[in-house]
Amino acid sequence: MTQTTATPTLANLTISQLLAQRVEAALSAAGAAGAPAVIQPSGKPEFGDFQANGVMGAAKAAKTNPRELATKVVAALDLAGIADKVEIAGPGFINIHLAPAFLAQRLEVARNDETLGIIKPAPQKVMVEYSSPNLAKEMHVGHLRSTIIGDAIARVLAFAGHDVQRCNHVGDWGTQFGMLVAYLVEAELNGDLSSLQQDVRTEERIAEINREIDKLSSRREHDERGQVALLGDALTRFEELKAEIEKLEASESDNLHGLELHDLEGFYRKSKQRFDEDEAFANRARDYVVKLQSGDPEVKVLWRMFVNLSLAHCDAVYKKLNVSLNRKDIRGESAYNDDLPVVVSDLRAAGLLEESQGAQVVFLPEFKNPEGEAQAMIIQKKDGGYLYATTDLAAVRYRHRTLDLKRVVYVVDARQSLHFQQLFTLSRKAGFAPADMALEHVAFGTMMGEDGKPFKTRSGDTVKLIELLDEAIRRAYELVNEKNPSLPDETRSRIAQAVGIGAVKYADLSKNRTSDYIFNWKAMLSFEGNTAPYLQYSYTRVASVFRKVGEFDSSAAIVIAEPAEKQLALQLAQFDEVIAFVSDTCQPHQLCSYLFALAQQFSRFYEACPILSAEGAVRDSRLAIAALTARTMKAGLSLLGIAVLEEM
RNA sequence: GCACCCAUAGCUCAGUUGGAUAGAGUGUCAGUUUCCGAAGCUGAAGGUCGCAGGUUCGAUUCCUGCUGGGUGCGCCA
Repeated sequence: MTQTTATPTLANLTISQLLAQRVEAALSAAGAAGAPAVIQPSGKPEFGDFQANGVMGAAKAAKTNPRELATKVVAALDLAGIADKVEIAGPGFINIHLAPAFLAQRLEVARNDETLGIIKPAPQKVMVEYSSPNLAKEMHVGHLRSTIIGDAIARVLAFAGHDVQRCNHVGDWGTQFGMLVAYLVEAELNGDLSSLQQDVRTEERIAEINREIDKLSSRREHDERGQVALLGDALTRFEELKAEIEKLEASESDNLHGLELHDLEGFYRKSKQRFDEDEAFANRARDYVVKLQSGDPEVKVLWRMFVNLSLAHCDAVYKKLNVSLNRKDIRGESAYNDDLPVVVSDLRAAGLLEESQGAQVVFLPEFKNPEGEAQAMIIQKKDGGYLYATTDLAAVRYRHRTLDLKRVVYVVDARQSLHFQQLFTLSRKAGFAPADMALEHVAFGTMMGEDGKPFKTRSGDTVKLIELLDEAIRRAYELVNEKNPSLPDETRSRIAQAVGIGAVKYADLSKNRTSDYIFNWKAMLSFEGNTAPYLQYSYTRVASVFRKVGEFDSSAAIVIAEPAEKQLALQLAQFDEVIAFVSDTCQPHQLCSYLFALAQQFSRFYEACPILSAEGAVRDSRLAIAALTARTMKAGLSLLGIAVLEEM
């Protein structure tokens, strides 16, 4: 669990942390110092709200009777103002019933706090690398999971108070871009490059600025917090240069000569076809690759034109998906081009590099190849070219040396887990990543069709992501028409957008990411069960209360009296725990489970405890609980990148 | 051959350093609507946690072996 650095007091601990602290103090007083309390939410209502399971383990270690130890622990346990009943049960469980007034107090704190009273850990510089499509192709369903899981993780980490950098490590480099550029010139510009002169000059200026930035990078110092950073003049200059690049690049992307590619996939296919059929075209393409990698400004302009076209397509997908990635988060493979020879020389200097069959490789004895020998990681091909492993190493190096990140999470398909293990191992050995810099591969399984096989069209083609999203919105629109035909069409479209996209995202996010998952339109778009539409509907029910309420005292005291009120309050009071848990484990499905349980608790509360027809202080208190529920649901869903609606 | 992931109710899935009678949803059956949105709520039935051992007060969880499924393992990313 995430630790806080501030002095532990009642106010900056989650309930579990607070109970653990008190139970451990009691264990210590009972002669079992150092034993963990093992606090968890109780499995059943009759076992209270939380249970401490640590006594059995402690008794075993001390070779004493667990019931007797439990008796001593409970006698020493100070939960004044926190619990109103503590019981010993079974072999030595301690069941804790929280005091309603204590829960009410937690809710008051959450109500008066912008971030719902969550406990903030010490902020960390974290990067989340996700989505990362190859720009030579249109985005397809294979990009969906990384994009939405990564986005949810980035949002949760930022909400938890961390300094989060999103990184879209797009594939924008390599041999296929020569082919694409050649086709761009031929098919879209009719071989006429005269209109590019302005952009070529811009490109030359960008290269000049980048050289100056590289020089500045050597002037990093330690700031007052001990962080490595650019200081004073260097920092000012760095920011100026960054701003100028941004402006220059924006001017380029505005100058696309009216080009629009509605069918990137077709563009890619046709360029490949030309490459295969026409020798002269193929030679031009190869020539462009060489020029591109040596920094030829004219080819760079053409390349950037294609990249911008492709990124515009990505932007459209992200916008439709409600994903928070934008151009500032892009740092593609091309960004590391100049670092690749440095990676090679660093590895050589560290004595890790060897030549094998003409290629520069690193042998890793930690991994075995099919012949049982040390696994080779190819750093540079025999023709001098580099591979994605080299780029990834350069990225790790950059993320430490320049960005000084403390944690990097890679939201990438599980099939690449071996690659990441090797990458992380070599990064440590080569000193690209120090021991205190966490590198995590957040892996996920494959998206399957309803037949249990990888998700494809009927004819076996990959499904374009934008088409999948449009279908989700179309299906949601049909549902809205059935349920609520009287709404204005514009409203129905807006609801369909939120429901369709929410359904696709929630279906994915609510499952444990490590396993493959089965894509099912009917299940994800159902308004019953653990789905986005159900949660969105729950939210509108709370919202509707406030449409009808009129005047009320929004700062009235919260009083927990009825069992359904207590259960809802208990759920609300655990929001901080789930945020901390998801921050640690990068498992958004835990947040989904939480929100579903919250929605259910609210529905039960709604059945059992009339709000608007109650009177006086009871009415105000229930309104306050409902308002906090709405805020929590909205915040939780927005962390998943899912929109809520006031009516649907 | 080696490595990683997975196997839990008819179906889709949870299960937090090993904890109490393994939980949700869906589907099935039953109840519930003078009351804030019934797209709700309540209840019932439904399990050899893939198989076999081991560790211990206690194993779905940890270890070993096996079966079955997925994925990966030197010049693609």
